[in-house]
Amino acid sequence: MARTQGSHAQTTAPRLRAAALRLFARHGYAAVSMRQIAAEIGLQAGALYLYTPDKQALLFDLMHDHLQDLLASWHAPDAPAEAQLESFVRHHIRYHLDRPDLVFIAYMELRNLAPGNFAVIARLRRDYEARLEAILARGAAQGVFDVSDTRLATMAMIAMLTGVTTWYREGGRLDRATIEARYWEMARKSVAAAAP
Amino acid sequence: MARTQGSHAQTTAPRLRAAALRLFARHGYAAVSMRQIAAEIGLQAGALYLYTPDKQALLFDLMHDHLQDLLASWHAPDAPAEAQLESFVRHHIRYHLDRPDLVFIAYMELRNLAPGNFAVIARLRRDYEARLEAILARGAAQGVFDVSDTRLATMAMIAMLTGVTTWYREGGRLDRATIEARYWEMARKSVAAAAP
DNA sequence: GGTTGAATTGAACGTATGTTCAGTTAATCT
DNA sequence: AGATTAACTGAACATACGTTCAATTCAACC
Repeated sequence: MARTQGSHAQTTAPRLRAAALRLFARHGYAAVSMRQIAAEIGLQAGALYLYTPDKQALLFDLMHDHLQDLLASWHAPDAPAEAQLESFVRHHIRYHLDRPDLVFIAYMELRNLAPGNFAVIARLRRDYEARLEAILARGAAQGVFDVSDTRLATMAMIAMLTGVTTWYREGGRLDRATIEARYWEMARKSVAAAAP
Repeated sequence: MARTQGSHAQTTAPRLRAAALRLFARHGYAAVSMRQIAAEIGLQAGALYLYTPDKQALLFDLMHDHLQDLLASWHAPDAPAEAQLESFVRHHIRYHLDRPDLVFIAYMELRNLAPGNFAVIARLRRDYEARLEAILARGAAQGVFDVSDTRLATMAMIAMLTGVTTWYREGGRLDRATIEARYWEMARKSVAAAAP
């Protein structure tokens, strides 16, 4: 048997991506086989190679497109440093709550990237971190933030915010707006300058 | 050939643990084979089964012993809430900087644990989180902390602190005492009550 | 209604996996 | 010196892996 119903190529490609995403997020890249991914979308393993050159490209494309999208989805508003920080934090939380699997993969599967692919992804991550760092540096220079070490504060804040994906579950105790507000509250205070 | 020199059992067991730890941390549990681990300590794969029932036990024991040790290594001092929090934060950073590989494994390899093993480890992690949560709850009740949601603040702070392992490298720009002080500074401010 | 071509199968390839175990070596004990 | 035993080898087992490809199926076109 081959095609059992109408043409599928246009729906198969995104279904493959979605299946790989879900399985990688659930079990980890190394623990998922091409046969498992194929079974998830009702195909034989061989058919996957019509849509991806290999397993590694499946992982890389997911991470790469995710980071490109993350970078494209936010630009610093022309505003005071604290307003920029609020925009960044709220966007980060919202974006991460919307794409838990992609976000999870993008920082759990770094070590399963081939060296060349790793360099590309690491670069994109640094670009993203640099945006937060620029905000903190500007605010610190103006005295509206009190940050002893800009780089450390950047890493600490990103870790704090990204951590939301480790415990958030759809339909849980807190709604998304509340979560966003609470994280912004903690982030703001963590770098706040002492009241004058 | 078998034993090429004097008796080795007492040194082989810890060497196996160390090799598994290093390789799991570097490449991930699923991506490391028993043959790689054996080669790392100059043995054939079969010999490993004198020291571990299987590969899964190697992972579980590392995580279990680590979490037991973490829990045993700190108890809340009989002190005001802010002093308790400082003790917790400083200990957490110090402990994590001392054992980057163990810490890394303990929260990257959760999904590679067999279900029964996962339950044990998850329980220990919750016990640890509960200690921080208790401090925050006590401080909030006394008005010395301003925390809108104790559980969320706990998760956010642990994520922030644990994140230190993702960027810290021995001999880097900042020494350990400085890193500890900076994280404590951010943690303290993030839950600080407004000055009266 | 026969031909074309995109979409997929299913078997095969070579290699790797976790684990077992009979056999071998060398240090220790009697 | 001989027997014992802890420590380890090396081959084997069944299974799984990523990937390739000739063969097949079905929808669309002439």
